[in-house]
Amino acid sequence: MADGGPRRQVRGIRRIELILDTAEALFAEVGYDATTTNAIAAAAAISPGSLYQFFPNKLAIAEALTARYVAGLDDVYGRILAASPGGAQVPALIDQLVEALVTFNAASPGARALMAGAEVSPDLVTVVAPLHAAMCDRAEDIVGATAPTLTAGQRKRTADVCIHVVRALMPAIVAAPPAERADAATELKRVLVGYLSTPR
Amino acid sequence: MADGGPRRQVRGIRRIELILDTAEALFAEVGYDATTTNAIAAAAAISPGSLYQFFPNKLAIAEALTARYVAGLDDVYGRILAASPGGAQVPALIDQLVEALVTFNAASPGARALMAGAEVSPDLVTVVAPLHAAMCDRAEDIVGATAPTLTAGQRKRTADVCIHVVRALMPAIVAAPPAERADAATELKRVLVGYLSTPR
Amino acid sequence: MADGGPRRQVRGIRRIELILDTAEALFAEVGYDATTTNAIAAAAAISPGSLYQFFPNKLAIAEALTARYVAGLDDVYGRILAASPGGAQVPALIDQLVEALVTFNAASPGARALMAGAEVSPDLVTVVAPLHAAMCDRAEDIVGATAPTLTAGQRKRTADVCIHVVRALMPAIVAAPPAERADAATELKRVLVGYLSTPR
Amino acid sequence: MADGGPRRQVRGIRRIELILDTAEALFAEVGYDATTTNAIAAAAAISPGSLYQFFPNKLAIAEALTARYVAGLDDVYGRILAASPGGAQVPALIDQLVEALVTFNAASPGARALMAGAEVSPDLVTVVAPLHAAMCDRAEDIVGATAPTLTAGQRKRTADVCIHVVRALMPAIVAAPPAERADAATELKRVLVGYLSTPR
DNA sequence: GATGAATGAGTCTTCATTCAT
DNA sequence: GATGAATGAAGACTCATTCAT
Repeated sequence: MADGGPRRQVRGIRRIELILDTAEALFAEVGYDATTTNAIAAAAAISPGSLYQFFPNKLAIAEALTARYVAGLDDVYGRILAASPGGAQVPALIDQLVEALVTFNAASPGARALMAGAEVSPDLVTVVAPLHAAMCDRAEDIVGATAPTLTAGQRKRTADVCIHVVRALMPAIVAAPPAERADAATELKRVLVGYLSTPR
Repeated sequence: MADGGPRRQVRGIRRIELILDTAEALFAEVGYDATTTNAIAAAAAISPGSLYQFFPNKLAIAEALTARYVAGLDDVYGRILAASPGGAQVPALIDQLVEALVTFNAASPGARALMAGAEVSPDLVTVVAPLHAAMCDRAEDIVGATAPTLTAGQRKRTADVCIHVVRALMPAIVAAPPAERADAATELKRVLVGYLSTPR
Repeated sequence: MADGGPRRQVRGIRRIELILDTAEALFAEVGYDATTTNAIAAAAAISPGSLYQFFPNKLAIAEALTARYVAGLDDVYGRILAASPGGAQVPALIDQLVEALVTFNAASPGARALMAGAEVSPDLVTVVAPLHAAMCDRAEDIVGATAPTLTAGQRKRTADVCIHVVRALMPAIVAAPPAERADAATELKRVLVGYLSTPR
Repeated sequence: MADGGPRRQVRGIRRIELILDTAEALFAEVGYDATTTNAIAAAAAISPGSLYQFFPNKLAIAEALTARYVAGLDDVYGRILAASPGGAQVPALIDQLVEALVTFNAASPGARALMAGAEVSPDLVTVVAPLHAAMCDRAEDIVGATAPTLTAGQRKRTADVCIHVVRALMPAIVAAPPAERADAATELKRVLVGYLSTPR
């Protein structure tokens, strides 16, 4: 009796993706806390027991989702960088950063839900930390490029401030009607450019 | 006639304050959602029923707390303004604003918990709206002072951005060890000054 | 120090009446079960503690109210009988009975509420038994007048049947708009006359 | 593929029946309001959560029970009619009706509890309406057979009166010791026959 | 692996009754 | 007697997780 090993795995992977997609949609819609594991299972048209075959608990779903977001973010960063000229002027760099993050956030509504949830469920903060870190990574490069004299610590901190600002203003940006989205994003850029241009 | 009228009321008021203090502490510690009404009662050393003699439901506690925060915020604003010289330079004004808000947030750990909770519990958004509005009020004055040519709409929006930024960076500030708090606050000021100084 | 004994008592009696009036209104409006003792106290503008000074518990209020209803019913019976000619024909007697009971029920909405509650709260059945008995009393006389050959047991049983029928159809009668009330009452009379006219 | 599909369903159906049987017993014993969902679960030897897997709330149990009663009533009606000769004389028809309803009520102690509960819990009235309607249906046929000249409205009203009378006298009938039950039923029949025989 | 019924501790809230003032 | 805050045992319902099939 052939056990169809690889086929099995393929199906398992598909199921994992299905669960994550479904969870993402629900997290985005009603938030992490308000999303029940049974609701995820039901929306994915699988049984609760099956869900727990792939994820040991609810938090693990958030974890896996976060991993996916981190990968997606790297992707977006990569594409944006590849597409943009190499100039190292503050405004241009900020443009890239914000564009990338807006694109990412618009495409990943669950990411914001998770990060908002972390503000409220202590469990989640560990989970979303890697995502925040990933957001900071690129920002650190930019900070380094625009202020080469900073120590590593200062650079890290400055990047962290930038990302916090980005996260704070992002909801308004992605929630804005398309016509106004650019304006909202411009406001965010203004904050960042102002910040990074201010001499220490 | 031993009705002890005023004494009764005094005790009632004390109990309300006790409940609010306790709730505030728990909200700050584990968040609004994770705080159970029974836990509040237990922590306040009263019975669950007693709690409901003063507040019709859990949300009402958040409401009362918010009212207290709004009052406290007005107080802080008032004191800061009274104590500071009248100059209308951006950095000085920002100093006042940030100082006031840091003082307020440090003294009101529940305020952030409630605002974060609003990101997650639809019920809370109506409740905390007045607090956000109160924070914006003063910021709007400052924005008006530093950029007199803005329309009312622009002023409002700019103030809103400022407050979002403040809220985003505040946790790190109040969580910082006292020695580093000033540094962290300075970073926030830098963001705001940069933003408000950037020509449109 | 004169203790004003009788005055005290008068006030006490007034308070009891006040409580009963208030309870009656609430029972009629939302039913016995749904009426809380605190609601009675509040509606009577007294304190819960005061209420319990006059009634040891909620059931005792229903008991006192029932006693009042029994007295009221005797009154109504008495007045109706006094006002009607002495003929002993079935229809005329039934007319009297029904008229009396409709008058009583319309004037005592709490009585029906209590009897309905007895169908549901075992505690209440003992309480309302005297009222049911009082209703039966007069019916027994009528049954005796129309069928003199019945044994005491048969008479009692027949009267009980009549009263059950009356109670069953009464809500529809008193709830009917005034214009249709007579029609509804006629239907009840028809049932009773038919029943009492049927030879055994 | 060991999904045991049909077996699952069978067990589910059994459990639903178990819950309904248990609820029926408790409703009959202490009434709808006084029956707690936890008590139903405990009496059925299942967990509270399990109960809620089959019924979204307490009222839904009453609904399902009512549906069962309506079905049972149709059954009883059907059997009684099939077994009885076709004569259309009032007494014979009433015999059938009463026999059917006594049988039904004796077998369905919860039905009366639910109908009595409706007198007191607004939620229940919608729920039990179909049962009352089902009881009236057959009565309407009988009324139509015995008094063909009635308008539809009059027929409906007369049937309604009959059913109210039946409901009022039924508790005494089913509570009577077997030896006396027939007598008690006879009394009910006498009321109905008398009513329907009285010329308008 | 898949299923989905089962679990039970825990959530918010209520209310008859008590008791210090 | 009067007050009204205080009580605490329930009540209806939820949900992350488990387990027999």
